[in-house]
Amino acid sequence: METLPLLAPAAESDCCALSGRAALSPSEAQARARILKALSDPNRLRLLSIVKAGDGGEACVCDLTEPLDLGQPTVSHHLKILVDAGLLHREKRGTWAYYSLVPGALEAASESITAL
Amino acid sequence: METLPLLAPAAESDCCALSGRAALSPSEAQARARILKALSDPNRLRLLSIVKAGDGGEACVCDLTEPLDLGQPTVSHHLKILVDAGLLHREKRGTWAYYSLVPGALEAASESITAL
DNA sequence: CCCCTATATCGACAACTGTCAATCCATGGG
DNA sequence: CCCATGGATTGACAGTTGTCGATATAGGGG
Repeated sequence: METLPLLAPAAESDCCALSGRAALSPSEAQARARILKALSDPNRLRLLSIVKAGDGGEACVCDLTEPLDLGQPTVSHHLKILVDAGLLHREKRGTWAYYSLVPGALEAASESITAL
Repeated sequence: METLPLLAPAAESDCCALSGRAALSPSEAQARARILKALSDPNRLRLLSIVKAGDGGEACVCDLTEPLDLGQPTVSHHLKILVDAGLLHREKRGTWAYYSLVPGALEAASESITAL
C-alpha cells in the first residue's frame, strides 16, 4: 500500500483545472475517494473523534473498544483502515498500541472536498 | 429519504462537544458518514467537479455521461445518490434534467471532517 | 519457561455497492 | 395520436465492506 501524498499533486493533464471544462482526473478522483471512503463510516468517525479528544491526542485500543460497543477485532480493523489511509499514526509502547492523528491529514481530506 | 440538515444540529447529549471526552454521538457520526459516503466514490467526485465547472454551475445528464465513460443509468444512479445526500440539486427543464451544486453543501461536508 | 494480557490476523457470512442491459416514463414534434 | 429522445427505474450480478468468533503473535511477570 503506497503512501501517496495526502492532497495529490494535481495530475499531469490538468494544470490549474477549474473554470475550463477540465474535471478531476480519474487518478486524482480515485486518490481522494480512497481517503474519503476511510472517513465514510460512523464508527471510524467516532474513533477519530475519540483519538483527537484523547489525553495527549492519543488513545490505545483498549480505550476505544468499549465506547464504540464493538468487538476488539473490529476496532483493530477500523484502525488499520484509518492508518492505511494516512489519517492515523500507530505507535506501539510496551504491550499497548497508541493511535494518534496524523498532523494535517484531516485538513487535507477536508480540502479535497472544497477544492473540487 | 428524509433530507436532514447538512451539518446536523449537534445531538442532544453533547452540547459543544470537543475538549472534554465527549466523542461524536452515534447519530451525529451516522449523519456525517452518510454525506461522506456519497463523496467516497471517484466517479461521483468527478461528477461534482464537472457540475461545478459547468456553464452556469450546472450540467445536464447528457453532458455527464460521456466524460465519465459510464452508462447513462449508472450516471443517473450516482446523481441520485448525490441528490439524496443533499449535495446536488435537480431541476428539470423541458426534456433535460439539470444538476447544480447545493450552495454550502460541500463546505458543510468539509467542516464535518475538520470539526471532529 | 510458561502463562497472561493486549492486539493483530484469519475465515466466514450477511449486507451493501457499482455497474450494466432492458425497460419504463415524460416531454416535445410531426 | 404516434413516435423519437432524454432520463429514471428495475433486475441481476460480481465485488466490496462491516462484523464476529477463533486463532495467532508479542511483550511482561511469575
